Amino acid sequence: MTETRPRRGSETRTGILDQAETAVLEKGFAATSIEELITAVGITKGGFFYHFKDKSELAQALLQRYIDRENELFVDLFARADELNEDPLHGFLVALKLLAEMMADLPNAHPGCLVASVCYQDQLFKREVRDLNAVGILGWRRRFRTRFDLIAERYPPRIEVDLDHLADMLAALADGGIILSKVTKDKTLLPAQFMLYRDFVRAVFLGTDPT
Amino acid sequence: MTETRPRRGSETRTGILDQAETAVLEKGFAATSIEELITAVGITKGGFFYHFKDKSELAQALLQRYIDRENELFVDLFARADELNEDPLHGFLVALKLLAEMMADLPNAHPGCLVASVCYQDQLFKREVRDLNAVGILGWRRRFRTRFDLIAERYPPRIEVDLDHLADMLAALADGGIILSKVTKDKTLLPAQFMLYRDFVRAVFLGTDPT
DNA sequence: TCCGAACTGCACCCGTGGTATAGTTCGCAA
DNA sequence: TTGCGAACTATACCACGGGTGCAGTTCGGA
Repeated sequence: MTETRPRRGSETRTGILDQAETAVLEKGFAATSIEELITAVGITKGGFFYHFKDKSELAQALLQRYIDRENELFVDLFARADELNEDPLHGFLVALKLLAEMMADLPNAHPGCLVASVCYQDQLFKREVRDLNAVGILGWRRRFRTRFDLIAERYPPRIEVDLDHLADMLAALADGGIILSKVTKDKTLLPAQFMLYRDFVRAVFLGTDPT
Repeated sequence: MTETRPRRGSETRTGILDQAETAVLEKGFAATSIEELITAVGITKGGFFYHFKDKSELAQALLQRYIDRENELFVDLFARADELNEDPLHGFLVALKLLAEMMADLPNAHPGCLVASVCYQDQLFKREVRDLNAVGILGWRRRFRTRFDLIAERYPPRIEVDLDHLADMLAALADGGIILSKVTKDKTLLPAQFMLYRDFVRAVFLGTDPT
């Protein structure tokens, strides 16, 4: 086993990333100093630059990790939901409910979206990082779009909507809802938006006629 | 006419604000240097600090101006829409369409939302600024909520939804849609979300039965 | 003529990102 | 047991730029 590069699992490295993530979500990337990170983690400057040749490399690693984690979370979520219900529509509705519940204890559960944070400081980053961000968003779309295709086969839409747009809507509501929650300090706001979206999806595929 | 304080309409002041707004939306507040602002506007450092005693005062003025403008825009929008249609629901639907059209040429029309930008760097600002931000959001809610109350009187909702949440949804979609648009560089995304929201509102108050 | 609004010009300090380099600890493999 | 390389520490240094303060200047209007 040749193990040349610094092991990605190094405790120090993840420690830096953890610290950086919370700091960036609070103050933004530019205002997050390397100094503050290393004192928090308990290392020296040399140690930092051993793991990241650049502040920009830190940004990239941060965003990559965030996107990967989010991915995992959704794969897991849908797996659980589909276990409970094999119908594609009702499985999705269950997943939305689970999602709303997970987000109930903001900001502990979700202190902010790094994608949004990067978006509002994108000129700080190289194209590489910005592209990574776009990939993250398009991943959401693809994931939900394929699900909607499945659903639409069984439940012909009662409202004529573009399914890509419907997929994007969930991402938009998530990002927007997080912002509203943070600004108003109202934890219930984000889950409420997910449940509203759920109502919409139900109306699209099942209509509003009496059950 | 006693004209003591620096005239708020001073060209220099608004010039600084204009420059700062675009810069902040691109790079964030911390990364926006005073130096870059004054060279762009063509003044010296002293000139800047004549208008703003502090960088933080600049932030406050920036956000205040942004919220005021947005307010004006919506008052105007609803006035126009209600001229075209006196029914509260259909007036609202018209307003949403107008809004979608206005946002069609992103990012020229709307390079970003300052409220969202501040949200993701809130630890940089004093409570005063953060509170200002919350007021901005709650303003949206109140505006749309009262409208929905009006609509609901005439059109009993076909889907049981909390009208405050329905009001918040528009703000969330706006902020979220802007983020998606910026990240994916797809101008059509934001207007599409507004139109989707419109479909939802219609379904809530009119149902999905054949027209 | 003179006052104050709206600046200019300049000097200052310190935090920060980044570089360099020499030395230290420690676990693992031969 | 040795030794090598990963993962650091310790220190020193630099250039830049952000934030601040203040004294002086321009200029239009009462």
